[in-house]
Amino acid sequence: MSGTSRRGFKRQKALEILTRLKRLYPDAICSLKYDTPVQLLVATILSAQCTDERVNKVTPALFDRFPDAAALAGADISEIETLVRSTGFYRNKAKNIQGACRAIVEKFGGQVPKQMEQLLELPGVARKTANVVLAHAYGINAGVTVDTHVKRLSYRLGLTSQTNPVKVERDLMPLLPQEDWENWSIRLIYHGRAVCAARKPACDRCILADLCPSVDRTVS
DNA sequence: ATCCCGAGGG
DNA sequence: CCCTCTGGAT
Repeated sequence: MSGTSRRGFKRQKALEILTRLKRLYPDAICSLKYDTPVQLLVATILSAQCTDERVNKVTPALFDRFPDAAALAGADISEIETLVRSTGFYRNKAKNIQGACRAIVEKFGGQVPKQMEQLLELPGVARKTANVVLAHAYGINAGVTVDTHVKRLSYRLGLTSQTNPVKVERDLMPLLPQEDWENWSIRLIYHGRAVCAARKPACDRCILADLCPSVDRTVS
């Protein structure tokens, strides 16, 4: 089989997966709470190795105390640390939040930049965070958000053989229409939480089981 | 013990 | 590639 038709097969499969997941999760949206692009950026930095539910428990108090980039840039770092502590990695996260906000104030007029390259200059921001902010704050589909769920499900479904998230993203982008890139990530995240869990995937009630090479077909 | 919408450094 | 950063939930 040629590389072109193998990709065609995977593309067909990816589109079928997306169609089914759109039906299963018709109202899937970004589950982080925020009012502004800066707040979404901060919430996304906090979401590293942490559930969104936990992030949403700390951000109301954080944004009440420090509502924008200027406030976070001028904050006492230890106060940020205290407010975000329960999300884990709290010293790095506080430092990155403040560092990113200072750069936003000094270089970008207090607004989150809309260019991928500029976002990647911010401390604590790599492609995953940049993709989330661009897609949900600005409606810009610069890439495919690859978090732990998107990586795991894309691998299990046989759409990538990579484990490095940047390589997973490169494999996924040509398989999906650009306008569906964030739809893909959001639905896979929902499905990863509800069905295709890391430890005990519920293959017996998965609507993608017939398409999935990783499904446990053994009968007990 | 393992995982959660990661990123940076070696 | 590897390791570290960190707390909470299961």
